[in-house]
Amino acid sequence: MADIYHALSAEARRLILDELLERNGQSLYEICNRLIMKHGMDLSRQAISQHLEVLEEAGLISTERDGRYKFHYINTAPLQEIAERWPLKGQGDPHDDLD
Amino acid sequence: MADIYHALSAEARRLILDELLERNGQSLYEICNRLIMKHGMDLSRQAISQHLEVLEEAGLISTERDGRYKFHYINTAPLQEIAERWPLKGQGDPHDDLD
DNA sequence: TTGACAGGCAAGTGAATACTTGCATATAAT
DNA sequence: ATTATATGCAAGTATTCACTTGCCTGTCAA
Repeated sequence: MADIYHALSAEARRLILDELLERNGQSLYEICNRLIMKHGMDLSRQAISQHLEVLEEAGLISTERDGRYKFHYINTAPLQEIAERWPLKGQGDPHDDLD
Repeated sequence: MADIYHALSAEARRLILDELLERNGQSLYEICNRLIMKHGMDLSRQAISQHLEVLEEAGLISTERDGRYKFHYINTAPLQEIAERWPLKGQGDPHDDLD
């Protein structure tokens, strides 16, 4: 499983995650249209397809094929690693060590 | 303020954050030594200095000059944006919408 | 004040990667 | 069957970015 940090490093990929959070299970074409319409992204279909590959390798989305469509589902679970690795100090979690 | 996602995209920068979490307020030289000793990183002082710049621009570390030393302090607060932007579903927060 | 130590600046190099272009495959509709 | 739709593959380009090298500035100690 590739690294989630690299996956998050491109704005296009972050916007894709945003879109899937707003409406889960979109196809490649739907995602393309929404990115272009809502954010004025001037990206080819292939570019977005490659971004989806990166996100899938990082475990941040899963896919499901149905005929000629391929649907994409967000999975935020891998992001938990970030919060665990560098915990937010003194912000509500009583288990945190306060300096 | 530059973006935290780019800041996290390099393993060296993530290791620096780990080191500061273990021992806060280190100087550039201390960080260099610990990265080389503990992780076998073969990086020049300048390379690490540039990583520290990126982390500072992202607000993930702050610095304090004292004479010829410059001390580095971790600040995990900006990471909260990640958890808020793509919340973990169905994992303890009762406000989450469950599909 | 001389030398060692801690750090900064800036230009250059090489590798990673985002994006494109062109063609191919598979499914669905007419 | 033919055509349109939805996606996949692969090679090429161009830009970003990590890292190095060489030199410079500032601080402290002898």
